[in-house]
Amino acid sequence: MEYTIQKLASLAGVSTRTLRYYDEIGILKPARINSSGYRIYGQEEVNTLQQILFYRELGVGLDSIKDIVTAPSFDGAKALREHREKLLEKREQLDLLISNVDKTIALTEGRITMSDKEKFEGFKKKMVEDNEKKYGKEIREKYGKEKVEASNAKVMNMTQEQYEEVTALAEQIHNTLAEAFKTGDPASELAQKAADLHKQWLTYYWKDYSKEAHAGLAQMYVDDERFTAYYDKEQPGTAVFLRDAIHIYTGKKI
Amino acid sequence: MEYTIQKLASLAGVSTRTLRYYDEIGILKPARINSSGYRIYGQEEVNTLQQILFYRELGVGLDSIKDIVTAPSFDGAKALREHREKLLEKREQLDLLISNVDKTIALTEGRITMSDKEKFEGFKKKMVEDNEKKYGKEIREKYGKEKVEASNAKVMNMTQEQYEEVTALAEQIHNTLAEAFKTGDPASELAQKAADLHKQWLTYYWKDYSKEAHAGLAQMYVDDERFTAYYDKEQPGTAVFLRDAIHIYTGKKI
DNA sequence: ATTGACCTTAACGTTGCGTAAAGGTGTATC
DNA sequence: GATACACCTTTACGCAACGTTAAGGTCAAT
Repeated sequence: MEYTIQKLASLAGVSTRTLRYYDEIGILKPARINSSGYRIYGQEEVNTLQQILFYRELGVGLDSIKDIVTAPSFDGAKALREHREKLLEKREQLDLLISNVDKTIALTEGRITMSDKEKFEGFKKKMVEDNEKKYGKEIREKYGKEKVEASNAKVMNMTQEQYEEVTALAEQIHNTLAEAFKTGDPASELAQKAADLHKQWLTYYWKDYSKEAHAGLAQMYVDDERFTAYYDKEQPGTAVFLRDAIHIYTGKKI
Repeated sequence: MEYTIQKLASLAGVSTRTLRYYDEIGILKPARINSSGYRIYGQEEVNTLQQILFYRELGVGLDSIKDIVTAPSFDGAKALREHREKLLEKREQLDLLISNVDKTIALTEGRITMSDKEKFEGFKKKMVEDNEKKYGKEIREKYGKEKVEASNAKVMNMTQEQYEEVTALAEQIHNTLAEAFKTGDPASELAQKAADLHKQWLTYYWKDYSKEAHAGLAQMYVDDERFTAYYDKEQPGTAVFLRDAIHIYTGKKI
């Protein structure tokens, strides 16, 4: 089956301009040019176009797509993994932004005040990247990324019941921690209960529990901005508070 | 507090070019220009910039933002709550995109390591269409999307060899189970062999094996009619039989 | 008086096309 | 054979939201 430019365009749901552009940038050349100079596309081009549109749908840039579709032995997976990393970063950005919006809402309601610096935390991608460069690697080396990855694997090993238990536990921790935070004392009964719940919660993710690892994780909550953002979402300072409570609970310091 | 252009830029995490551009298009004028022609920004501009960046993050065009920030009567808190909703939506979309990319990585890696292209096509079709379109959404809701994603992540790491092993194993389970079912005794040697094979098969999908989780999954086969339908396809009662065999095998009951 | 870190405007480059403009081709119909 | 009309072609400017030189003025310190 051969297609003129418009046939292919309507088949694929793109404009003829797009196809000419793809020709221009060398991403999709027609199979041949007929005697009148018309672009004629064949089956192979249809397949390639499908590939292109697929990657485009994923948000991959056309020059990256070019590498994928032109180089026969190109590691598409690698490109996708890189793309994935970008998406994950973007999502972290979003999470920070959301917490910033929450704060700002609180601000307009007069509950808290924000410094100029804090106002922009959600946008400070650079800071996040710097922080990642500065601490990220170190943290991963220190506490081991195996643990992080193993915990992911453990999650899928859970039954539905276990899954429900663990989510219930997470909520319980959240509530207890919020209450404990009001006391301001990480050695308080409530805070220690939160630490204990946190230990129980951990056992759902870790195969073996040790006080050192628990204390280490607590420190990570403070060192790693992403964790901090999560715990501090509703009450800034919660991450530090939780760390202190856990350090008291475990009797270990990092 | 007064800021020069670079001070404000680094505070907000944008470039000076951006601030000049915003000045140029009339979206953010400096509070004043000093005697040397320098742009000087004040507190009000900090707040306005924050607003601008919020909306920008949402993908709103700058000309629309202009209307928003220059409009005299403007319910800030209400707008922020709407912001928040949109941000959450955006994160949902991002999550979807990420999981799509994950899947595509799985498929791409499969294509590289798998010699048989057709098998790959079948695999792709099964994974993407069956798993996602049929079960994806519902299962995600029921058992938690983390688990589904973790499972996808594991599948995407399989090599061709592993894929062949796991498909061979699946067939072996199927045959053994069919044979065992005829005995009618889930404690029989054959049934226990099927359970053992099922355990081995599971290790291809789960990083850690536990008897509890195995037993839990077996129960899930009975509880979830989609799994039941799959196992009972040729012999009604097979799902229950398999569950019983696994419960005997693991010595656990759910 | 000379760095060097600031600031200024001006203007072209980028991505992935949309949108003319100006013209050639193919086929049907009058 | 003229005309109409739907195709096709290349060329080229426009868009958003800045990035990136380039060419030059300003400020504080040495």
